[in-house]
Amino acid sequence: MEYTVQVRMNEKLFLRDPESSELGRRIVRQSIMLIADIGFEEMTFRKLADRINTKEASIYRYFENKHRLLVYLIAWYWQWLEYQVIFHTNNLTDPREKLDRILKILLLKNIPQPSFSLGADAIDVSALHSIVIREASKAYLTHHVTEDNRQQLFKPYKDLCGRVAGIILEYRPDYPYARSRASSIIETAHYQAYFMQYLPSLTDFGVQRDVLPSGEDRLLEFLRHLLFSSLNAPLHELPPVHTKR
Amino acid sequence: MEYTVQVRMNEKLFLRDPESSELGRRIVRQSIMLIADIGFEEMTFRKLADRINTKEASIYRYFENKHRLLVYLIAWYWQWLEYQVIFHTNNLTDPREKLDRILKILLLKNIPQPSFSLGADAIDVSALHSIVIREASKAYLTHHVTEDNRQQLFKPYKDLCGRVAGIILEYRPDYPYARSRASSIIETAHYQAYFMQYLPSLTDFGVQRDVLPSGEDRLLEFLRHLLFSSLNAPLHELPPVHTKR
DNA sequence: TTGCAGATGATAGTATTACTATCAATGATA
DNA sequence: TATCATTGATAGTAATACTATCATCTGCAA
Repeated sequence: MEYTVQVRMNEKLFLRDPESSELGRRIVRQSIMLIADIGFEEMTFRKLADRINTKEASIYRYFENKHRLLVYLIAWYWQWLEYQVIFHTNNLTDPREKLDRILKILLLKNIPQPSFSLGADAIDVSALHSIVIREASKAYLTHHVTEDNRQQLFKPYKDLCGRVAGIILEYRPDYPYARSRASSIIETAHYQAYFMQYLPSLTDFGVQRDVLPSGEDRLLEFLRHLLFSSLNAPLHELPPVHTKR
Repeated sequence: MEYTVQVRMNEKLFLRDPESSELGRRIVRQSIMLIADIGFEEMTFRKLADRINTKEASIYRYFENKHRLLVYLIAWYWQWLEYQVIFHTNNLTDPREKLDRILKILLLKNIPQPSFSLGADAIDVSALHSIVIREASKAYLTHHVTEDNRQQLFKPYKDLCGRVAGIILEYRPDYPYARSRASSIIETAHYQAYFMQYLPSLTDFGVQRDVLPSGEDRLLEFLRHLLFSSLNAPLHELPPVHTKR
């Protein structure tokens, strides 16, 4: 039962395809470890080069700059995640179950990880997940969003949101906010996980070990509650307090 | 009817209180304009100094570094926002109306702006609001969150969330996710506004002018829908699909 | 075997940034 | 008038984010 998830990336994301060479793969794998370790701002191509016994200039042959590398990693994650969504919802008919699975996938729960068994050459999805939580917003919160967007750099994220929005519409065909609902639940999953860990007073789930249910489980329940309460709500049941017109 | 909102800031946020001098106030006011203009990453103390006819070194006498200045601005905004919440919900008894007001305040809608009338020396809250949308997460998504948090730098945000959570509990005393609900709705308000403007396909509200209701109004309706559907939902009506135990 | 191409190594260099240090000028205060 | 705090003015440093150049190595095709 050997298979690999083939992720074909947008060519605008790199100068030379890092998956096409040993060095390129090391750059990607090790940058994930390094960023997960010290954070994106503190990561430099020099440190990365030292870590993988190459030179700064060689890394620049693969990635135009630091930011593009980040965007590449994030894009890879979204494509991987969309694949997981497809894979784990394919056999389901009930859109409600599909949505429930998606929430679990978003928290990286209960996913049999093919990549995890591929040995030293595998991408550490779990480390990448923690990068996405901490750094993903830096990929689009820039002065040059519009230009980056024009180059389709955020397409994987949009595709994922689009797919989730589609399943939302399967569940509730007349739901008028499918896309916003999808992007909101994804973002919420991530920064609530961040808050849980670093600013726990902004959440209702601590990070204490040995408490059941764990923070992660409570976060999952919260996300379920948010998502399904909105999708089940009668629309326009709740008029604005003052209807100015 | 002359009054000023006195905002007393945490002393850890600055080296010398910028509100205590003319230069300090110019640094704060003009940094807002500059960051709103070119973005936080592109802003440098040199550019800021040139703009206000002072020297880089003088700015460093007020703020330890660029990041602290950002944290200061964001903190100021949250304190200002909490004040607005207090002010505009004080006279209300119905917690539902209070929450509705809060959503409007979050989008900076329908707030009679005292600061706007204070002339050249006033903080441009509207510009600051756009900075908060684009840059606020950079204030806490750092390698040194924990240390910054220990210095209470994020207290204004926590206080605001705490206050909103309190009102949520007025509305629904048994709601188990008040704090997460509060932080989620605030974050959602902001990045949905961002997506609406820069990555509109992630939302259901365009930015086209001359369409009624406008994107902003639809965003407000979306937030209302999200918030009240979750607060009105019967809890545990929605058990997980598989209840593993 | 030669020769050539593509990838990498090795070294150097540049502009900018983020910050620090120093001292002189200024202006208010005691 | 002395002094004290603030700012101006200038200089400098270490690190960063790149770019340029050329040598070396490794297949591989003729």
